[in-house]
Amino acid sequence: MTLKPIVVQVVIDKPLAQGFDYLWDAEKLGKLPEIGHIVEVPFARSKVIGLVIKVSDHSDYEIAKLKSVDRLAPLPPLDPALLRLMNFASQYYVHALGETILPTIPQMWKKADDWEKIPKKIETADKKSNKNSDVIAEGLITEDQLNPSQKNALQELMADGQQENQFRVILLQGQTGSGKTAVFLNWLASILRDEAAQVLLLVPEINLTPQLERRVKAYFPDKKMALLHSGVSEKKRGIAWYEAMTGKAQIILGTRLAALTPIPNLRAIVVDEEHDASYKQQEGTRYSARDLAIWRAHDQKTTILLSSATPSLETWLAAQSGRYKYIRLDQRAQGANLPSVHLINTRDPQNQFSPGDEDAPKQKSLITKTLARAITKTLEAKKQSLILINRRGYAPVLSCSACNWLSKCTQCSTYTVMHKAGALGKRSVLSCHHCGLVKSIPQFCPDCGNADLKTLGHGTQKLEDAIEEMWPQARVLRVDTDSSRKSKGAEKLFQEIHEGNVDIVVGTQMIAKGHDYQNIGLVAVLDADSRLYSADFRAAERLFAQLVQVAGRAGRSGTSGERGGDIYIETQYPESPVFQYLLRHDVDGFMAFTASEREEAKLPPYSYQALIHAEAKVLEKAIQFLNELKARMKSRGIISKELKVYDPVPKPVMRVAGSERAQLLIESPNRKTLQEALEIVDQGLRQDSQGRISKISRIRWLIERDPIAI
DNA sequence: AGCACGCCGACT
DNA sequence: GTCGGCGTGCTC
Repeated sequence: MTLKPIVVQVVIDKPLAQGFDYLWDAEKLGKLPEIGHIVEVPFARSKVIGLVIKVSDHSDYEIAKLKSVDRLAPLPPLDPALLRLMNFASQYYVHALGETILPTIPQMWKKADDWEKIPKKIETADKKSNKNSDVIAEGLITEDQLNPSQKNALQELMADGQQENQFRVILLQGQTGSGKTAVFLNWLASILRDEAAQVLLLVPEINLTPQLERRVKAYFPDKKMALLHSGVSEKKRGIAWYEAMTGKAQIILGTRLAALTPIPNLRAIVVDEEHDASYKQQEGTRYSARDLAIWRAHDQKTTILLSSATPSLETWLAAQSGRYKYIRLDQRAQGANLPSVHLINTRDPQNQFSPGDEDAPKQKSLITKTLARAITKTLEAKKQSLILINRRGYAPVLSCSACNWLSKCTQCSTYTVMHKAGALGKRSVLSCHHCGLVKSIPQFCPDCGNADLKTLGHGTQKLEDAIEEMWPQARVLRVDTDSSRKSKGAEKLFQEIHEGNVDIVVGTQMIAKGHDYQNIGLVAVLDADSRLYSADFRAAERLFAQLVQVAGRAGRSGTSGERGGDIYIETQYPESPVFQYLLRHDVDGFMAFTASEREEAKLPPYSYQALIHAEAKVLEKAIQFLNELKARMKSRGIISKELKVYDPVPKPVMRVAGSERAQLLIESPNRKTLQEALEIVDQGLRQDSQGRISKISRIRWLIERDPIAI
């Protein structure tokens, strides 16, 4: 009698919906298989890393043709809760299970040749990291140091028995500087009193992790923290992930990818700045880390805290309706005051320099007279100014003064941005912010040969030049991705600001996020209008959130009684609701206003959306492909009152790196209807595709659920 | 996805 | 005559 074979089904990192069966040689591998094991298997002519999702004694495939699992990773199996989460994500975002799970496993665990050496690495890491590393702890505010509003919030968090395993979503809404972090860290402290408990703390961007890391260290000097974001080295991330999955680390802190870490004893989740767009993954399985974290909390019957000064509309409405518990934190910590908002109408001549003004700059710049005088006053008061413009580089486009030549990217349908010498290299260059192409600046117009080429528009570099000219005595610092790349990361630049070595900071929105500055007297936003009217219905919501964020930078510190700083917004449309609500610091008013607009237009969150992206060499092909797809949906009866399919349109940046892109928007008031439709569309597309490229028309397609930019 | 197999055009 | 284009099928 022959023994029954052990057959395992394995998924791999390919857009293939199915799993593949392999034989398991328990003797060779030293263990019996378990669901969740990470293995190396032969696949086609190579070896790949896969995950065991099924164990049985038979196969639908011919047993004799089965290959065998080569090696087993020195890891415990991924826990069932994580696999449930991955299954859900795979279904919801319409991507294969393998290509959803495997990219979340750190590289270190996907090199089978190194598996033997891993136990040693872990051992040395164990010895080392128990000592509190190089990070300086700071920002501890103990429970009894909280202000009454914070104490109240904490009490509410602790109320209705967090010890019981129960799913709860809580929105902690409070303006910048109200001390939300101190509240949730004290809350986590109470959960972490249980030695085995693990908590997950999500932040939107790597820039914000060093800060939060320092504070977490201060609160939990003897707890182990796993840091998971793209700034952490491969090896460290691999070890952090391992420490999370084995329960050795109690605090898992990271960006969106941390939301998909195995955390077997997960007892609480915090999503800081929950409205932030960075939580949405924009490649591969395009998940929303916040949404998956909520699903995870639900699945594992635990509490999730969403924290924000300007919640996403989805979250705000859920809190208003009582679906989420709503905790407000309205008092500013440390007695700091609200900044006053000033709208500068750029169309009003009174705000502009006239030739007679003695302080008028030689060159025309974006800085109005009203703003310039406010900056001068701030300088005199020995306070710092932050000037924000959301466009890096020197000028958004180079143009010929004789003909109509404009510096366009050869591969994309965008203009190349001029960068002055020193920013991206030794010489001045033209750079495309979409495909990264860098070209030298032509001496003469490529079209007509004219030597007089001029720049149009303003970027951070040009603004920096203008400011240095207007205030020659001031110390000016530019902070954007270019300058932070040059000087070993943004942290160092932020340090300069903190230490007061700078009078005027010029930069992109990057400066405004999450950082506490002590001595900011003025914040100015120069290009708010460019984001006010946009094809994307969420543009206003995002602008509002950013402006509130920015406003929070001004007058954040300030001792009791001192007035808050000033925020200046240059706009042609001061009457616009975004600015009017901002003027009154009325977050809820803006939310309610936006909600009624969305409800009327049946836009999210009053409907659910998905995009089908199509990419081809020529736009017409992509459009045609989507049109045919729409026609097929129609003939199959998918389109109904419950499911609206729009016409295909070119994407906002239509051509990127040589291929042209279009998209088809699908919308339904019903989540399930949309889900079912997407599954049918996905199946249909897969049938005549290899991977995600259509066989017939060579179009690359992609389904994206809950897109955040239309 | 990644890759080999296979059938038709312009070329050392 | 061949080198190589990319259409097609397969991977347990």
